[in-house]
Amino acid sequence: MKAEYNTRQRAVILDFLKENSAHVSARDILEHLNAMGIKVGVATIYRTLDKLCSIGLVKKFVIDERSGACYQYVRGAECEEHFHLKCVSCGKLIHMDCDFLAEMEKHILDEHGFTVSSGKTVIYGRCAECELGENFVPDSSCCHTHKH
Amino acid sequence: MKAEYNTRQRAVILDFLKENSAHVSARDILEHLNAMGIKVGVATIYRTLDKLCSIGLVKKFVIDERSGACYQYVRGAECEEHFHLKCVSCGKLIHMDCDFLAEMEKHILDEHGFTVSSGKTVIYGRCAECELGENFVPDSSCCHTHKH
DNA sequence: TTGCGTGCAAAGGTTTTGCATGGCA
DNA sequence: TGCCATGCAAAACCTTTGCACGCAA
Repeated sequence: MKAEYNTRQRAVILDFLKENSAHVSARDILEHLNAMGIKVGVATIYRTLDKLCSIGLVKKFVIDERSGACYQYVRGAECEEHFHLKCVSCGKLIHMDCDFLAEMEKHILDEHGFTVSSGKTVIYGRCAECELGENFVPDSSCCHTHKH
Repeated sequence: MKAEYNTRQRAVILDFLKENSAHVSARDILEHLNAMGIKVGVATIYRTLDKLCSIGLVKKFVIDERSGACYQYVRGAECEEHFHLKCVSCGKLIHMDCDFLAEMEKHILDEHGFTVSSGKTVIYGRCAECELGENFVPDSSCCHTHKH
């Protein structure tokens, strides 16, 4: 087990993630910190995010592969035990904490011989508000080309 | 509506996708065609895949953002309608083709107000073989379909 | 002939890596 | 004082784009 140091950069990055209930990209973090006059290298951001992910404080999402991964602060270890529903439109993260989960896992194990890792799994889709509202973002899995 | 030409490259790419029940990457296609002595540019592959996706013959997945997108030939839109089980140990990809899926989606919609994007969602965990033996052999090219 | 498709290379973006330096414990 | 973390820049990677040429209809 490697020792871990508490550094200024790490604290600053984690703070920013905590402040944001929505997901942020590595670039968002970089720009925010730069805007605050805090100098942090890109590599540090990625390396820190990697560590925060591996200890379970942060979750990584890939919503649109063109614009890179998104990261979001999560409550902690309890999030290892449920699925997460991620709205690809507004970014909202729903913690799917319910009994149905056990049923799902049982089915997948019994019928498909597959042991689900709940905390790792993210179910993508659209939340009620976005499904009804005008908040439309083309689903990248449909190969819509989106130019900037 | 733009006119569409039938070209050699397009036929070759589509053929390769049809031959493969598994997901293939743009790179897989390139290497396969090169190995067969067929010269096709990378740009053509991406442009062709884009078109095949938009007319619904091919589906695009982002399973691991590090290794890029995967493409798969689909009859109809079958891969829109099932989840994928991804073994984090050996990389095997299982297509979860069964009726339980509808039940899952219904529950998630009814109880959580969330519309699942099945084709985009990947459930992570460990397949039976890896769960029993500790054979850790990362190989993302190892895919197969599992029906019941 | 028309104009879509292709090949090539360059460019675009995100993420990783090598190496010397900085800083926590 | 050890070593981990950081910064910088270069590299790696996948993907897109510009442009001239090829080719289907």
